[in-house]
Amino acid sequence: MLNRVILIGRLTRDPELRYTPAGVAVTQFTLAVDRPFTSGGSKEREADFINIVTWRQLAETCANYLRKGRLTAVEGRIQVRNYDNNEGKRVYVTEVIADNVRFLESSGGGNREEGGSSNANAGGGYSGGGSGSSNRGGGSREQQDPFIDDGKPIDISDDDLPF
Amino acid sequence: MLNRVILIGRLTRDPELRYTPAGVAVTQFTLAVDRPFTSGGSKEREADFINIVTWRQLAETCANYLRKGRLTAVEGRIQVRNYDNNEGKRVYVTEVIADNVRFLESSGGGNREEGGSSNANAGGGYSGGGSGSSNRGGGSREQQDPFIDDGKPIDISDDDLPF
Amino acid sequence: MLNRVILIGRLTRDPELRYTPAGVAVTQFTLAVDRPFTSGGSKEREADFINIVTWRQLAETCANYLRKGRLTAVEGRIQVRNYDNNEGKRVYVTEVIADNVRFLESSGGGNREEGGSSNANAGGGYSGGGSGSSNRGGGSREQQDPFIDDGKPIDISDDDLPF
Amino acid sequence: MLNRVILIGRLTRDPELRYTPAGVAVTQFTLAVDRPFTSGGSKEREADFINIVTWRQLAETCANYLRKGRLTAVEGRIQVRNYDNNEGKRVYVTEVIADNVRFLESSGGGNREEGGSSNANAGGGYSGGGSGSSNRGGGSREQQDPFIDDGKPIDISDDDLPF
DNA sequence: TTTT
DNA sequence: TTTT
Repeated sequence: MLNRVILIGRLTRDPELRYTPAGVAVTQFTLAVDRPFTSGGSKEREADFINIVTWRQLAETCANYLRKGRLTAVEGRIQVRNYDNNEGKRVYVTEVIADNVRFLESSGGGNREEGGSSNANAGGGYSGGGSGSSNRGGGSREQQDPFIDDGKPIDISDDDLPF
Repeated sequence: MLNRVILIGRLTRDPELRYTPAGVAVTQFTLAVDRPFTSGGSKEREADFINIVTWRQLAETCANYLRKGRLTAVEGRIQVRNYDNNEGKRVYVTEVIADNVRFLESSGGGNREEGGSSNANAGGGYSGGGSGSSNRGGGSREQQDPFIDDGKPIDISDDDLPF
Repeated sequence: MLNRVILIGRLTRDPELRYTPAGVAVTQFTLAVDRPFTSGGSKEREADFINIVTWRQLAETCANYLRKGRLTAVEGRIQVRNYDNNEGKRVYVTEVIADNVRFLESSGGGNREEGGSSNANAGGGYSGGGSGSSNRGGGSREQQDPFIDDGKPIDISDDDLPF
Repeated sequence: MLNRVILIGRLTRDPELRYTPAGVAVTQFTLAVDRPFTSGGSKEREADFINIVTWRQLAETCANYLRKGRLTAVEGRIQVRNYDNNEGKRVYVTEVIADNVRFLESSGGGNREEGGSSNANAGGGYSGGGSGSSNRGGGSREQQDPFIDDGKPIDISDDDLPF
């Protein structure tokens, strides 16, 4: 009914851009999101490592501008996929399907003249066409792992894709 | 850069549907959002009364299905408008521009057969066309109060509108 | 750095209340969160099934008042735990650690006299003591699965717990 | 029932730290939050200017570390206060009561060795004591403008305060 | 393994 | 398998 996530963290490595058999861009990366300090007094700073998936134009923008270590804000929704692995066992994968990504550190290392921060949205406004908040990140075919069938060009039409 | 609000509360009265001079639907209502219990022990339950604005298709859906007292979830962004009032004084108005509204109580009074809860999004997906999460609720012309110039048909084109 | 999730959905089954060896209450349940309608036109309504964990007082309140099928709002943060399963393989588990749960349907089936909706927060204010938004749901010991070592009373002190 | 806001923007000026007659710290600042690009094609970048209020320890931390222009993330809830102004007219003020503020730019101008970003929470964990997510930012006395009765030491006890 |  |  309602499913919204907002995260700020740092990329654990460079983003990975891939394409579905139908040619749709998908970028994945992991955000390290530091937990609040705990009273337990553990020495190491703890973090949650959260997988982020972006599609289409936003995927390409993320692949172009995000790099390992960059501070980044992500807005999206939680998605739980499942697939059967090679031993026939069902595996559950939880990801955040992002529809809004903010680059909180400029590429040059944070100096003001570069602007400091930039934006990227799922969709792309009027000229980009077609994208709707009503179907941000949805799409039935996502149930399959787009990376499982990599190289095996099964039939995915653009209509099946999330936005 | 990032501006997201999620509220659950009850309508203080029936929603009001109006149209801009260009014929675009706008619906306004107020949500009473109860505050968490306080330690201060005040007798009356306190609430914040928050003005909600919806546009276009979502405005019409809200006008059709929401009623005074209904429990409702709203997702959107904070907008601060200002205009000069009749004494020439600048007035600031803070509203939540909703792009997602969830009806948490069915019209019939909560019985299960009616389904219990329903949804409405800004935009409306592919067939609805045109709406994008990248410009949810944006639009420069909103700076003017759409209700100030009511009846005075100044020129607002659909292109100026938020989504 | 920042990690916030808000969900509205229905419980797929009754919540499960358990206790850690140190006697701290933990309640788990799964929310079925319907996805927005897709253009793909699949017949079945799709949903994400998201695991929710609550601790302490909130755990007991959820166990007492939530039931299968109830419409419920959850606010919290994403946590990714991992543990080594019985085959020595590392397993990753993603959950939402809730610090705020809203019961959107009264137990009696939704009639108004019962109040319609109720609230429960992590902590419990001044008299409840000790709980802080700065450490909502944190805690290093959570890294282990509290249900894995069930019945094996290893040493967990209350100080290790999230809030 | 549920009231959550997350914003990322820049301070329009240095934060202002004041104290209530009872000696409780309150800091106010304004965030300029850029709107998403619009199709309307207005030349100037539009922003919403949103008033933020923080209390107690978080107020002091914000006053110490935030400065005009800094990119900042704020998490909190919308509050609508009202008071009667000097002409006897009721004035409504909408603010975000923050319980979590993230400093996304280090004071030194963004260089990496300074760490890049820091955190501040309402409350302050176990040793800080007493803070609870159940009463984040609540409190009946806030209904009066804390700055209206400045210098007029009326009786406000710490117990009346939001967290 | 899933809710309405 | 993790970022600063």
